[in-house]
Amino acid sequence: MNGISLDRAYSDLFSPDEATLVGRFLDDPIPLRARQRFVRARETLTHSAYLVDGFVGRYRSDWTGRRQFLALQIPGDFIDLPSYMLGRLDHDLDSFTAATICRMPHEKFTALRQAAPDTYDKLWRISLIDAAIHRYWAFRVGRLVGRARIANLFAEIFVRQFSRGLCDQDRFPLLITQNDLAEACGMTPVHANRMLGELRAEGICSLINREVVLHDFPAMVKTGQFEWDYLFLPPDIEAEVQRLCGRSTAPARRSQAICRML
Amino acid sequence: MNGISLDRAYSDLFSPDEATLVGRFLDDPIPLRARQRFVRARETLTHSAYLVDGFVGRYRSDWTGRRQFLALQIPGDFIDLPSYMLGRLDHDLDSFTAATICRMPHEKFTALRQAAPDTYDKLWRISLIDAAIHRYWAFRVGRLVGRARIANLFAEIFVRQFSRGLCDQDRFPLLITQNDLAEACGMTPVHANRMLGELRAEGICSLINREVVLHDFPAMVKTGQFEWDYLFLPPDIEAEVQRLCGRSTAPARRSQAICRML
DNA sequence: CGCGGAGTTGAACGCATTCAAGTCTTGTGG
DNA sequence: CCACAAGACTTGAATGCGTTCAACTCCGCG
Repeated sequence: MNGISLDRAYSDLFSPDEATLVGRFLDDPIPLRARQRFVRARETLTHSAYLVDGFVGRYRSDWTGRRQFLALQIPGDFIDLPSYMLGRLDHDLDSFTAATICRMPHEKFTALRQAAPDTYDKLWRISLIDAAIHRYWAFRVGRLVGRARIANLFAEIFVRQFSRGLCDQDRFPLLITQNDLAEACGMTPVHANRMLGELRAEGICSLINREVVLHDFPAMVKTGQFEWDYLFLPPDIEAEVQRLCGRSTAPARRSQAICRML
Repeated sequence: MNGISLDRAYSDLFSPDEATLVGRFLDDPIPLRARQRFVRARETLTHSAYLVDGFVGRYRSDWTGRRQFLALQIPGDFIDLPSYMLGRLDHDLDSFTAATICRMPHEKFTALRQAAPDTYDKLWRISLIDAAIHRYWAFRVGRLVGRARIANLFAEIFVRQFSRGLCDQDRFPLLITQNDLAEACGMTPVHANRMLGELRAEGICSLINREVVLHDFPAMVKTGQFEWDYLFLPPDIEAEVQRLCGRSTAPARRSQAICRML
């Protein structure tokens, strides 16, 4: 769609040769309609998937049917690695918008392990970062108040997209509704709407036409108490994000060398 | 301490030979004092760790210093796999009680990969289940109300210990304070105390002397809207838990075959 | 005996929910 | 082009769950 390819999305992790190698194991792209449930919890799975384009969400529902949105996947994410080892997922995967995925049959993982164990291991690394994002999600909904949850989530989604070159530094696409946002932040749609109003009134950001415009990113980072160490960014992106945060009062930290191949 | 060893804790995953092999890569046991921070966020790490005995918690703090408790590790957990791939953690690890860990130098992972790639891969599997537990943690604090959060967390901690043979079916050790419990559930200690009172009054459970006595486990499962598919239990334990849930109204599900070696 | 940590209880406050009634957008078909 | 419907967004007012602050009890321990 927009030129996203494996080597671009994971240029910080995979060398061009590795990206080509992994790409060879992916099946042809499959288009998804908007609002399509394409992986159901507990269903036996034989393929994992790589998200080429569009936004996808992970969900778990309570017994009254109300959903908690557990993770947001953006283009370039491997969205189904757990099924390789576990054979099924414990949650549903829905597309928000029209999207494109490439599936990877589980047998091909074995082939990849054979051909390039180090490259194969990087898939483990990817799932460990996913786990860190999940933990941070629990921190966000467990510890922060309404306005901070939204600011914090926005900051994460911005940084993740920015680090892949999916957006400029002053705005980013957020292809979900306020209702989805509320389910992500563990609050009601009404309250999410009010908190968005506050963020707008405070001159921090505005959500217009499925896009968040960042009027004051440092203020967003501060309001959301956002830190990004859990994203394990490559050092150059880390420095870039640090620069964008400007006058934020985040605790000082040392950047940690990360395996970067390009 | 109480005879927990690698082969017992992971008997559903590792064969005796595999358990012996992994055990050979572990260093000698290290004792931890109660309330000791033994891994600090962002610190460079050269070892992972295996929890032999005691309870350990993962934490992340907001900028005012209030903590969110992100995960509870019980004996038999590998508590530090992410550091092998990522070189550091994004959160703190604290012991609750006196505890015992065995460290495993990162170099030995490479040796294990060399010696037994399939066994090595099971460590990836373990971290994927950890990730599922993290996602469910977000569901719990994001979607459930106070009393349900506590009942749900209790149910998880019970099932995880029960599946390792760490407790009987009518009670389980919970070596944390009400303050810790509140930090786990994203609520104040005062409120956690009141919710515990309600659970006791309803005849569901009581927390006495660092032990939860289960008066009515099916009612706990129902109140907490607990499901256990995300724990990826071996089929025999799965059936056992299903039996204990008795008259719970959990949605019906098919059990899924899981790699079991013993 | 006194100390400190853990647990318990009461009362006032406030953030977030709930329910309801609107407005604004967007896509569709006449 | 307009009419209409459906979904998304917005706003108000009442309610309630959970917080906050405070005081007090209980228990183990030196």
